[in-house]
Amino acid sequence: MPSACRTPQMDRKYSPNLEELHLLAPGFRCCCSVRVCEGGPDFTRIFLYVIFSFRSPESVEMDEIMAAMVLTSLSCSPVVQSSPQTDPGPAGSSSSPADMECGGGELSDSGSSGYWSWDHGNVSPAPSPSVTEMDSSPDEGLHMELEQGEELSSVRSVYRCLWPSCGKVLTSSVGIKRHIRVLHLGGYMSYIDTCHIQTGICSPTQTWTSTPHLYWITSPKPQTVSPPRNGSPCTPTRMSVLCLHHISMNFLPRKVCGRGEAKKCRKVYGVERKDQWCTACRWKKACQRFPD
DNA sequence: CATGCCGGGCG
DNA sequence: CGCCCGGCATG
Ligand SMILES: [Zn+2]
Repeated sequence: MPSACRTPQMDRKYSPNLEELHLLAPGFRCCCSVRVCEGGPDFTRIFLYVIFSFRSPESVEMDEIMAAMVLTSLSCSPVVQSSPQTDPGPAGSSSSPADMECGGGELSDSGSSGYWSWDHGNVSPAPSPSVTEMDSSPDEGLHMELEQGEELSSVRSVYRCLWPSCGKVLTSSVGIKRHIRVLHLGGYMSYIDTCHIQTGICSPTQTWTSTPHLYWITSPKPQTVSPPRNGSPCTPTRMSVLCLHHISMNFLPRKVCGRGEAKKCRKVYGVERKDQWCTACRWKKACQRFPD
């Protein structure tokens, strides 16, 4: 944790690349609690989901390369709404999708299975509250979706949504991308497409010594994402994050990010400097300086 | 509890 | 209109 853990200073030019994220291993401590940028009070990056990759014991080097290609392809995939199958990654077309028998495709996340732990240091168990029931409809139907490129016969990946208090686990990238788009971004996938998406391979290590930490902008405390403990074929050999950079939560639809994440004048300037607020906020009306 | 803001009232 | 506030919703 000591030297491997970096706290990247967020200036408006900051944009971590693969190498930098790589440095975060094995502690895998991505700190993302800073809000800077002059464009708004809230610019930062958000982690969309984390990818745990498992692979068959035999294949080693190839997977690394292939996975890297896949991850690259993810970053520029133009996702068309309403057609779940379209995720034309340039690198992924050639693979024969020998989609493994992961069966349900969607690992149940809610409590029952002890596969995944989503501990907040010492906070409550953190199940997924309201999102759970809505989840069934949008996420349905992607069980059988074949991944393009990433579902190589030797590599299987599991994707965990990093949206606060969600933690849904899906087994395809199109799956969680759609999950995030529909449930968290309210259909605004364009945000994901237009904004800078970056993926990093964060842990090439063989063994998981420490628990990886993921900071999400809204949570002051680090959230901890643990790889599966039992049941899964093996411990993940790789862990990646896909994140949006320099996005303002004010860009996101209202109900998606909820109050307190899109900061308004009051939270930004504080009650003591009420004169700095926009007029609407002073009148207790809908803020106009930081609209939804 | 804090935050955001709708509805409504007053001059 | 500008201005203010009770009160509700939500985290
Ligand atoms: Zn305002």
